[in-house]
Amino acid sequence: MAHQIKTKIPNPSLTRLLAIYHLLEQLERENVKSVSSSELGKILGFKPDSIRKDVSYLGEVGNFGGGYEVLKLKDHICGNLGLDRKRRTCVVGLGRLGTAILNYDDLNENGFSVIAGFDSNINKLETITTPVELFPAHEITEVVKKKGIEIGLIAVPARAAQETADRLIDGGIRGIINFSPVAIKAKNNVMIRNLDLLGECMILSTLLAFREKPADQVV
Amino acid sequence: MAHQIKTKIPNPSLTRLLAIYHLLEQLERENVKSVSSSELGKILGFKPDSIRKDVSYLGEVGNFGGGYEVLKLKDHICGNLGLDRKRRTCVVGLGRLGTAILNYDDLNENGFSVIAGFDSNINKLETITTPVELFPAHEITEVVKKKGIEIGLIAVPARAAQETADRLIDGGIRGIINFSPVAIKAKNNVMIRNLDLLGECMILSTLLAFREKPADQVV
DNA sequence: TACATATAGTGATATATTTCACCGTCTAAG
DNA sequence: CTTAGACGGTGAAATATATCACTATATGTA
Repeated sequence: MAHQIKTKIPNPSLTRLLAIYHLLEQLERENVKSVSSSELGKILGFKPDSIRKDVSYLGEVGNFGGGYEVLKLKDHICGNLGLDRKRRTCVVGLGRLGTAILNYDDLNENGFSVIAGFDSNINKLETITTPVELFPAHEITEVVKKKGIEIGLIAVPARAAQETADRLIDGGIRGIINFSPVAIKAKNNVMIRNLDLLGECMILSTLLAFREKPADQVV
Repeated sequence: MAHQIKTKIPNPSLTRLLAIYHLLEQLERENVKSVSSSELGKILGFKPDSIRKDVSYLGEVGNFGGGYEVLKLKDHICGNLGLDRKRRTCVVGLGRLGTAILNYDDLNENGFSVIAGFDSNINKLETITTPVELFPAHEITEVVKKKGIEIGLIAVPARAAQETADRLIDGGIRGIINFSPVAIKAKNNVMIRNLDLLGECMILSTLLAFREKPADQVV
């Protein structure tokens, strides 16, 4: 890795960098060789200033005169953000959402191997056809530990979310992505990220509601 | 409504308020009558200060001596954030994820009626059993317009995301939730929110790579 | 009653993030 | 070669958000 990251990267910048990374992959497929911060910003909806600042957190990589080389910038982000590391993941809760995730090829294609699925309903395990190994939920802790799984995807009903998280954490999981609409309490420095469809709908609805009654904004 | 909202509510506060709202619903079911900012904070992983600040954006509602009344605070948030409004939604892309969303009862139970599903594969429309009306994708604009759909959930492959969004927007959609890992360009003041599993996995992976200490639940 | 304690609300302060302004460099055109 | 324009990098300023410190109020207890 050419440059050490000197500063803590702000979370919003991280999000943008990953968006940039995705776009660079696409541009690479389209055989685009070079791209500028303003072009990236135009496409992604960010200001060019932000793009440059974000990228510069990872060290210098652009050409002063003529933008960024697509391949170089992509590898630069990949290397600095550790995107080249493989991570073992598992899915807990094999309802419609859980099985959708089991079959989400983008994960495997980007270094996130789904190597185990869990459900508390043992009968359900028989009926699902997948190359992923399936286990009953009470074996979560054991399997996570034995297989060295780092990331757990929780797609169980809300009432079971916390217990599921506890089992994953007991197994030594390092990060959790939680699809249920309830907050999960973390322990042992485990990182939690929420992907909450209902919550997003509500935020959207709220923002729309504010637009509907601008009169309330009177000072 | 008793109080007017005088100030713009910061986005992070909005997110926390919705988490608080969810928790209040749960507490109501458990017959808890009263709760304090520190109790809420403990459960949700926020600081009590933030909770109080967030709530106070909506006006005064607590009892100085003894916390918040669960029911009162819940109704207060609901009313002020417009959570009592019904919103018509549709799902585009009826693969595994799309059909999972079609069947996600939490949406309907919280005022988000899913009233249409779309897919470009007409044959697929025949094979899905659901009470939701299904249409071919080329009718998106027309159906959205005719049925007054406000929120669109995009669960199509990445390459089709932008075109799908354009059709929804042409139909007069007001907000979009995008499940694909690519950014969508918005027009006409349409609000876009991204729910990107791959992106979240990548952020998690990056944070793990940095070996940062987490504890904060970013949404 | 008097007092200690727990609490909500809020202005002030600190921190985080974004935006701005500017510099030096490269490229391309003449 | 010279010059004009576009671009990346970066410190400084502005804005947004989080945290702190304090006040006033209610509750419980001796």
